[in-house]
Amino acid sequence: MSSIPTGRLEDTGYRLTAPRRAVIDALARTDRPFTIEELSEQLPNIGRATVFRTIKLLHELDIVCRVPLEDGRIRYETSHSGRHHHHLICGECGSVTEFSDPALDEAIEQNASTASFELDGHSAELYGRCATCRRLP
Amino acid sequence: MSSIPTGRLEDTGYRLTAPRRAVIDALARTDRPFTIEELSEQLPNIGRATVFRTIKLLHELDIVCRVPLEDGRIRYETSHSGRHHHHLICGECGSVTEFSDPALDEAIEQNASTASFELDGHSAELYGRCATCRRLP
DNA sequence: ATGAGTGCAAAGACTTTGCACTATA
DNA sequence: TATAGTGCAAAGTCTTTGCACTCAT
Repeated sequence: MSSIPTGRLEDTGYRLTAPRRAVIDALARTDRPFTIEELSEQLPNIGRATVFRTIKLLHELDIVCRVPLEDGRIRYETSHSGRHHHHLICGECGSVTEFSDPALDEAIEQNASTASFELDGHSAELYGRCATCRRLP
Repeated sequence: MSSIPTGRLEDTGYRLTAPRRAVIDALARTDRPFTIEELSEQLPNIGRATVFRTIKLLHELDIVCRVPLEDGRIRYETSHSGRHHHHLICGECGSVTEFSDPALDEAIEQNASTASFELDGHSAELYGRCATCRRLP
């Protein structure tokens, strides 16, 4: 549960409207990557187009980031202020668990450096079966 | 440039038709993740639906795998026979370079293990600017 | 020959856009 | 109040499906 920097909207000259606040509140309640579909379901009073537009805006402001998961559906997630984290995605129950690991980040930076690649960001997704699903066959 | 195991199609009871062969040949010529769009452009004589159907089939047979890149467009890539590899994606020129690193895989496996997660696969994508683009500002 | 596979076009799903209306700054 | 933002519905994209025809086996 992270707080969303609503101030950043106003700072950049955008208006903090009721629909935008509603979207942001919904984001604050979610701690895993979501699809527009899922988000929109939680906001029945807000037009779908507005949800799309708001997420697009928040993405441009780096308040949310795109998370490319294996199923090909576009997902977003609130940015955790530069803190990289990765995902364990269960193919059985669909749960998405975050984790972060300095060793993993280190390995990634090492590879970028070796390739003379200037790293802006990275993503790592692990697919498989979560602990819970493995216990319930 | 990898050879595509066309035999796997026949072994599984699927027919090796001219369109499928054409798709497979096109894949063999590509060594980076591609969209259906890109693939279809190279195969003007083959119906778009067939390209979709063929890629879907090849995906099911694990001959191609889905590569989730940051722009949200679905991409595929020929599977390199279980060999995990990752991508350096240049946001400037769009180039996608593969690399593999046992240390990175090791770190990933370690995390899965810690979480009692049964790992089926993983992906790691690095975004930034490639060496070439950095030299040409 | 015979049923899997194909192409086309129509249908679906998902996302963006146009426009008149509303409400923030 | 002046203009960014909204909702709705229409228009785009991208992908899948239905169906009659074709072609590997």
